[in-house]
Amino acid sequence: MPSDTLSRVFAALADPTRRDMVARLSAADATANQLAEPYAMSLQAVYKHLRVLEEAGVVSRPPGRQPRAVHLEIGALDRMDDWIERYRRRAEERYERLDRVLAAMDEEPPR
Amino acid sequence: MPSDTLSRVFAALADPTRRDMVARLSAADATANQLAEPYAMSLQAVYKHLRVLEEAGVVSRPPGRQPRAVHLEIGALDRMDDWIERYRRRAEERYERLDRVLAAMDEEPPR
DNA sequence: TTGCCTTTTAACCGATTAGTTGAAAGGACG
DNA sequence: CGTCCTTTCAACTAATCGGTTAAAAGGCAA
Repeated sequence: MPSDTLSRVFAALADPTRRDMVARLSAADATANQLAEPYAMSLQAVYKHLRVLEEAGVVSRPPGRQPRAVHLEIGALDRMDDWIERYRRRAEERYERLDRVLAAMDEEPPR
Repeated sequence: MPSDTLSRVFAALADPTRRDMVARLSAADATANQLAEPYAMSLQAVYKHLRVLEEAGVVSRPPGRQPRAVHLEIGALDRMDDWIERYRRRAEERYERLDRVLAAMDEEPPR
């Protein structure tokens, strides 16, 4: 339960139900009731999932008239993507460098 | 603790210590002792973190002679990246479509 | 106001997590 | 062989998680 933002986003998406919610919200905003429909769990459990997503900044629920729409915030996904991509790329470049070194050693074997 | 692969990868990276390990491993392979050095925790705790990363497929540790090198496996990051990118893009396209609709309504107001 | 639907809060449960300490294997090497 | 370093296993704790039920607010409209 580390409280930094990135940890909260990863933790929020570590649950299949919440990932499914995000997937569905990527197509259209929805109310809590609409989101709850496919799941075999209480409505309160769904609200708990929504709170986790909201506190991670993955989702927002503009206050206002009663059935509050749940809206996907892609900014949080972006920041997570940035993190992953940074280290993925760093490792990838390292492997490519290694490949070039191996290729060079292959062309000019050690004496 | 849902057991599907994607959940395990997200959960593995939801911990700041494990993310830091991944960040460092993106630069170079390391032994458990090297990884443990900056952290104020027991060596056994570090091995536990390594096991979580390994079972998520984020890291591999080729068996063999004793100080086993820990190696970052970018495949797991790739799969996570794919998931995020899929829904991020879907939401993004939806917003762009909405923008176009709004722009069209602006040019030709309702009669 | 009354009533219905939505949302939140609270208390509880069983399982899991991140850490600890202690002990036991495994492997490299003089 | 013995010794030292690395790795794993086991048991324990405090905290968190995903779910439940029950109860209380909030908001909308007849």
